[in-house]
Amino acid sequence: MFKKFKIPDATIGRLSLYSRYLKEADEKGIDTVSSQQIAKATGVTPAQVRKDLAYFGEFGTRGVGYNSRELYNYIMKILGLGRRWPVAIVGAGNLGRALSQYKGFSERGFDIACIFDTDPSKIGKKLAGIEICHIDLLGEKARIHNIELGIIAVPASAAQEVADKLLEAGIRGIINFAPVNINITGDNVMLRRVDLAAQLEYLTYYLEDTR
Amino acid sequence: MFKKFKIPDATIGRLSLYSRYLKEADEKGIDTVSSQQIAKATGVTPAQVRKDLAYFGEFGTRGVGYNSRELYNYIMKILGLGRRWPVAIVGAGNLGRALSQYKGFSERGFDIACIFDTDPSKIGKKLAGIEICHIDLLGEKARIHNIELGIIAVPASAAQEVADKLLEAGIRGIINFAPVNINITGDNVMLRRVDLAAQLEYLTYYLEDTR
DNA sequence: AGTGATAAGAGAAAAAAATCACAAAGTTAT
DNA sequence: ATAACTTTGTGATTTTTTTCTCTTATCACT
Repeated sequence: MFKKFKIPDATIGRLSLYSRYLKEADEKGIDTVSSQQIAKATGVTPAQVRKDLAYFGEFGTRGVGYNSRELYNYIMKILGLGRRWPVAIVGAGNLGRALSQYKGFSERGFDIACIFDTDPSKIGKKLAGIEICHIDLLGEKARIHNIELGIIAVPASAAQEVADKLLEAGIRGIINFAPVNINITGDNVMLRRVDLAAQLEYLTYYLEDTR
Repeated sequence: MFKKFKIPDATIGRLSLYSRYLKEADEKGIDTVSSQQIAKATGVTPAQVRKDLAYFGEFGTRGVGYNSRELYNYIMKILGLGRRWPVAIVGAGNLGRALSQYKGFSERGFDIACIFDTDPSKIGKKLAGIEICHIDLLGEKARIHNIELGIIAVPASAAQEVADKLLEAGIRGIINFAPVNINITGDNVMLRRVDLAAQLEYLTYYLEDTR
């Protein structure tokens, strides 16, 4: 269908934002939107919106714009959100627990199926209906729940080890919240690092000597 | 000193990662590292490491490499981490509470000074020693604690309003965790959006039809 | 001192991404 | 029907970022 050629990483992120605006527009009863409107709402340029969409096809009508609901559906399909995805979280610390309860995931089609940890005092407990299991059960649970996505929310020192276990369990997409680089051997596995502290550091870099 | 010309955004993120490796190396007693070693540990190319550093000066010795501790200190200074930064979190929901307790911030010099919310049932309570205050106290608390950084951890529908209040309180750097674009008027304020669900969507985009 | 090995720094080249500018296609009003 | 207007889609251009290549500096060994 698509995805034959290389798409800028940033495009994917913007599509996500466009889709949220489109959903809102559709719910408000606005059934046609222009690239200009999308651009304004999402903080990019109209040309950028059109270019992003052009990677995947022609969704608009010249002189008119885009149908909100239709374009929303297209984008969701492009992003692979035509279905729900079960997710495993490894690490039942503050971050892991918060992520497991974060409403924003569910809204976008992600269901936290299970949380894993090694701490005996945590195992067996439930968090908003989600079971905390021992990491040794990862493979089994992944199979049962058909989990293909994993979130690493453990300290940096344990991140690589956890990643290896996720791969072993057949997980194909990993978000790493530990502030460390992870090496994955083997193709067709996607890895993304999200460094929360580094986000603040972008700010301090610019703020440092602005005053 | 530096920051006279435009630096790639990605460079800042990589510097953060380099610095973590350098700290580790220094603590292990490795006092000289090469761009090659940094590159291997952080998953980039050696040329990239050197180019990133070259934006800010000459920190290495040809034929030798870089002094771990020295380079670490330089990078921390560049990132504005030569001191600690008090941070305000707005939103005492799951995400806000988790972020307020997240160890990773403190390790990098960020102190959560106060959490703000509007829900009367939350106000007055403490979370790991951090007070939850009414949003109306934002200006006052920001002044007292010298807060220049703010984190938005409220639903998308409230994000813009919160951002306006942060600006009014004199906050100069904002991380927005709500999945919506925020408009800020006025210069010399930095804004970054971090969309957690979108991170998973990068994965599903690629995974969608890989199998 | 001389030689070989190592590694930073920097200019040039290449690649990637964003922006521009305009033709094509549609709508509305006359 | 035609004209004026709107808005998409796209090739060309520009800008930004990464990679390559080569020069220069330092160290270790003889």
